[in-house]
Amino acid sequence: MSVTIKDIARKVGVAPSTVSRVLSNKSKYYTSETAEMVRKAARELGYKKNQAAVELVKKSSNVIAAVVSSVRTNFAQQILDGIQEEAHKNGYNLIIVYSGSADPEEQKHALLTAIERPVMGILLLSIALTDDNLQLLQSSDVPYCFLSMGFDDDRPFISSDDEDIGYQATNLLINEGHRQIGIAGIDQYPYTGRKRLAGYKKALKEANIAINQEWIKPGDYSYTSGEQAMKAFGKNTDLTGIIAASDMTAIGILNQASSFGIEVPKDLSIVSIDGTEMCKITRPQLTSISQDFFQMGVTGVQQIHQSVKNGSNRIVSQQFIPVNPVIRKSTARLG
Amino acid sequence: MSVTIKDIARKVGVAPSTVSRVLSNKSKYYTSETAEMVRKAARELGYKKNQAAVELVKKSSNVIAAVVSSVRTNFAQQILDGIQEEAHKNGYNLIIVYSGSADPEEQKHALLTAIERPVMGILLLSIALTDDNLQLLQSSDVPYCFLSMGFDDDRPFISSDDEDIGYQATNLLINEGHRQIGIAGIDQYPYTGRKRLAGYKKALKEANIAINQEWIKPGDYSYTSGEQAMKAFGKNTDLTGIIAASDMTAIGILNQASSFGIEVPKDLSIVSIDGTEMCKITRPQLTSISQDFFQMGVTGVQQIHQSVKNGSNRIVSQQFIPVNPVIRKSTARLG
DNA sequence: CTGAAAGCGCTAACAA
DNA sequence: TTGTTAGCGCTTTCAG
Repeated sequence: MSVTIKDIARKVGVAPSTVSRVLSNKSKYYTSETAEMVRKAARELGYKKNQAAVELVKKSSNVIAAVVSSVRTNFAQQILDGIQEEAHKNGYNLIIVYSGSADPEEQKHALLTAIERPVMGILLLSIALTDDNLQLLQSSDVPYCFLSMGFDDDRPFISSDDEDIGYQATNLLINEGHRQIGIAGIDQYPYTGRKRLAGYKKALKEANIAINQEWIKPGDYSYTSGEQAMKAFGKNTDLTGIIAASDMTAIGILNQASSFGIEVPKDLSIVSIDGTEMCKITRPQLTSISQDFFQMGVTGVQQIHQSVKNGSNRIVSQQFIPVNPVIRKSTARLG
Repeated sequence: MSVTIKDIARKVGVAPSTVSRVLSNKSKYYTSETAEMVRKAARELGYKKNQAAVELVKKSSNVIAAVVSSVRTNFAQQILDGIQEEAHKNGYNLIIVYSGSADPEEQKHALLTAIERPVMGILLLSIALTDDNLQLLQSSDVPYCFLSMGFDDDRPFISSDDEDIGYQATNLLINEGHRQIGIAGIDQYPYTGRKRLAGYKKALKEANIAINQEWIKPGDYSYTSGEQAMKAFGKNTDLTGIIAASDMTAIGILNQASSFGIEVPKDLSIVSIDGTEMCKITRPQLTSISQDFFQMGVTGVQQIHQSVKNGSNRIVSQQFIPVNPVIRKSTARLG
C-alpha cells in the first residue's frame, strides 16, 4: 500500500489538510516549522502524490497532450522539442500519445487516451482526423490545435503558409534564371500539397512561364517519391530546377540524379522543403525553404495557455509561422 | 459540467452501479436490454469516462509510460513503434514523457509525471538516470526497464550486446582482408562505448592485429564526431576500414572522406552501427551492424506484461536482442 | 440481474 | 494558521 497524506499527517500529528497545503505550496497557510516537519516526514515515508486523486477533485491538470502520427516524419521531433520547452517554461507536463495516421479506430483510441483525463489542451501533430474523431475532440471542452497542417474549414491550426512555401521555392529558382522548373513528391489533393502547388503555379504565372503538367510529379513526401519522380523526369530531362516536397524527397531526387550522371547543382538545381538537419548531411548540402517547426510547438503551447487563462477553453485562431529560404549548395545560377 | 454515470443512470432510470457495470463490460451482470439503453444514453449525452476517477479507485491503469531523452536519437522512433504495436495488441495505452538526458531536475520532473499516476510500467529509452532519480524510480513499486542501454549493475535492461556489436563489426572487416581498422565516434567510458571497444579489441586480438591507439577516435555518436574523426585520421591515413559509432557518425565519415577524395569502398570501407533508414539513403549505401530496435520495444512491453501478471511488479532480467550484419555498399574486400 | 452504500486520496470551503 | 467536513466520479462489496 502506498503512503498517503493521512499517513504523513498521522506521523507528524497534524491534519491531512495541513499536509495537503504544505505539499501543494499554498504558501500563506502554514508556518515554516510545520512545513519542515511535513516535508521531512514525506521524504522519510517516500511519499508520492496520487495525481489521479488530485485531478479528480480539481478537474484540471497541468498536462498538455500531444497526439502524433506514428508515420515517420523527421520534423515531428522539432515540434515536440518546441512544445516541451515552452511547456516546461510554464510548469506544464507533456504527454505524447501515438496514433497511426490512417486507422480511425487507432486514432480514436489515441484521442481517448488524451481526452479521458483532465488535460489542459491537446496538440495534434500532422494528424488527419476523420470527421467522427474530430467531432469527438470537439465534444470534449478541451482546447485543441492542429500543428503543421492547415485546413480549409475553421478549425484552429498553426502551420507554415504552404502556398507561400511553393511560391518562395519557385521564385528562388526563377531568380537564379531557371525557367524549366519541376515539382516532385507532393500529394496534389489534400490541403498541404494543393496549396504548395498553387504557390508554384502562381510564381510561374507571374514570370510568364507556361505550366507544364509533365513537370509535376505527385507523391507522398517520401524518399522513394523523389527517386521515382527523378526517374520519371529522366536522364535527359530539360528541367534545370526541381522543387522537392520534403527533405527526404530531395535526397531521393539527388541520389537518382547522381545515378543518371547529372551533377547538382551544375546541371540541375534542387530546392528542398522543410530544412531539417538532413539538408546539412548531403553532398551537396540542400538549399531549402525552411519551416520553423520548433516555433510551431512553442506557439501551440502558448495558444493553449491563453485559451485556458481567458477561460474560453477554445482556440480559434489559424496562424502561419513564417518560412525562410536557406541557400546551401544544391542551387546555382543558370548560365 | 461534464456528464457522469449518474446523469446517464438518471436518464435511463437505473442505478449508477448498473451503468458502471455496462460501461466497463462486466459482461455477466446485466441484460442486453439494459446494456442497450445505457449505451444509447451514453452516446446521446456524449459521455466520456473520467479516468482519474477510475484510476483512483482501481489503483491501476492500462497505461505504459515511456520516458525518452529529447536528445535526437534517430532510432528512438523505432523503439517507440515496437512499444506502441505491442501495447496496442494487449490493449494498453502508451504515453510518452520527454526528458532532457542531462539535467537531473528535468529527469526527475519527467519521471514524476510518469510515477505520480498509476502506470503499469515504465520503459526508459536511452536515458542515463542519476542515482537519485534511479532511487526515486525504484521506490515506486512500478515495474521498469531500460531500453537500448546496458549496465554493469543489476538493473533490468533490454539492449543489443554492445561487445558483440564491436566484435561483429570488426570481424566483418577482418574477413574482408582488412588489418588496419579504425573505430570512430564512440564514448569510451560509459557502458555502451566501453563494451563496443572491448569487442573491437577482442576481434583484433584474435586476428593477431596489434591495437593502435591512433586508430581509436572517441566522440559522441554524432555526425560531427564522424567528420572530425575522419579529419583526424587524415587524407593519407593508412586505415583501410573504419567502424562508425552510429549511422550519423558513418555519414560524417563518408562525407569527410569524399572531401578528401577518398573513395568508399574502393579506398576505404565503412561499417556503421545501428542500421536505421539512414543507411539506405547515402551513396554508397552503408553496410551496418543493425540493431533490432523495434524488437526491443516489443520485448519491453512483454516484460512489463509478465511482471504485472505474475504480481512481482519488478522486472529483473537483463536481455540482449540479437544484432545482425547487413552488407550494403560501403565495404569491399581488400585487394 | 440490480440497487444501496462505502470509499479510493486528495482539495477546498468553512469553522475555529 | 490549523482542523473538520464534504465531496470529485467511479468501482465494488453486499444485500436483495
